[in-house]
Amino acid sequence: MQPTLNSFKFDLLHTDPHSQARRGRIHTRRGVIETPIFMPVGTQATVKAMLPENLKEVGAQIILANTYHLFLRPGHELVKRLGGLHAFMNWDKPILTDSGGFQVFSLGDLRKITEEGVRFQSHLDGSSHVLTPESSISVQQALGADIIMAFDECIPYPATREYVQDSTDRSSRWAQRCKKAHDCTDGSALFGIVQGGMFPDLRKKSAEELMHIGFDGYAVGGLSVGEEAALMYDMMAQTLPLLPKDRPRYVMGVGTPENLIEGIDRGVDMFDCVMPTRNARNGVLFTSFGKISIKQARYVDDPAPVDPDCDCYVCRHYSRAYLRHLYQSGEILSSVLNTYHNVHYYLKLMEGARQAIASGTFQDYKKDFYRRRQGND
RNA sequence: GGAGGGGUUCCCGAGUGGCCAAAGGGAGCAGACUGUAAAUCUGCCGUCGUAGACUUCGGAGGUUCGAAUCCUCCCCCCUCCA
Repeated sequence: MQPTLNSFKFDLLHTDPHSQARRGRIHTRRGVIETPIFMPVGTQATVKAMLPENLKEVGAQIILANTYHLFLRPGHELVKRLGGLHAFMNWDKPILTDSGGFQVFSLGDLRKITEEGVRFQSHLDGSSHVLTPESSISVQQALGADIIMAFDECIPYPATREYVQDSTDRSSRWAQRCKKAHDCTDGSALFGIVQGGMFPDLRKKSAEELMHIGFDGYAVGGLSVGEEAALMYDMMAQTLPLLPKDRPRYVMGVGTPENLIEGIDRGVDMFDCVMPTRNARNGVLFTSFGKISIKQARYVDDPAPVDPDCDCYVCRHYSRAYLRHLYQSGEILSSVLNTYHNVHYYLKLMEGARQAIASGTFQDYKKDFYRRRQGND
């Protein structure tokens, strides 16, 4: 595929009259993304247990991959030699790469932050590596990402105001360096990431600094790091209205189905989360009536599909009893079927939200979402 | 017939006088998981229960303040020799 230059654009199509919910369309060099959208996570150039054609079948429009992991293995230069990430993994729709900023958070003792960047000790072999704003962008461009994320620090929670301020200021300086390092002539887009912890004024300052630099889209990072859901919603509500209406808004790492509905209500266009895929592998399935653990003994001879209201391949062909059996037996197909169902559920939830916003019925959609899962979860 | 080894809580398997309701696995049950160090991790796992009490280590006796552990007999399993 020959990328078109500078093709990135966001169209705001509808706005919900009763909330901040938005229906939009992102144009990328590899096609269109209808928003709000959930992006399945494919850290190591694969959405675990999903064939690319299965992803398309369930409606995936864009997936994630990770700079840190692919930089360590197999290496971005190798991926580039083999035609880039899209060819390498047989996925021709858009890919968004995370910058490694989340690993600054999650790798704990295995990393050290300096003004220059972050020194990581590889979780694979202990070897030492450095990612800087410049090298992160360079790796992401070598991979061929369509949406590139600024290199930031995902701040832990709780954190002192002093720490959050220092870290957020540094992430802003890094964002400036990312913008400078980004070669936009290949048609890739660059997103900035708002930090600021749980301090509204620092969120505001972060957002303003990023807007001053100017990005193709804006992410809100540092959420769902252990804080109460109410606090997370509050931070979304206070941060999102500050961002330009004509750019996509992406809340990183979120979340549960409820988080998605509440996020959309507050104006989020894009989400990603490992939850549907990881929980699938751990035996937890999402349904219209809440989540269920297919491991439970109560399903041992249950002939019903996971979700009677779901029309996915798994629900059309398999019983809860069979899925429980596969899980209990440690069979690979357990991960495959569970992941397929969960990703389908997440993407259908998004599709429904898009339709509802477009037809002005998002509040009904939200009410119905909660009504159906009453007493569960 | 002779010589030797062994029978432990659902399974495998440690434990050879008190710190043993008994290591460690597995199975089972329940839970967690939010920009993936995750097909991972945590808890429970004899009975009732807050402490605590009670019944367990092939069976029956015995020694001892005290036995899964020592002694006697019995039952069963495995290996080798006849």
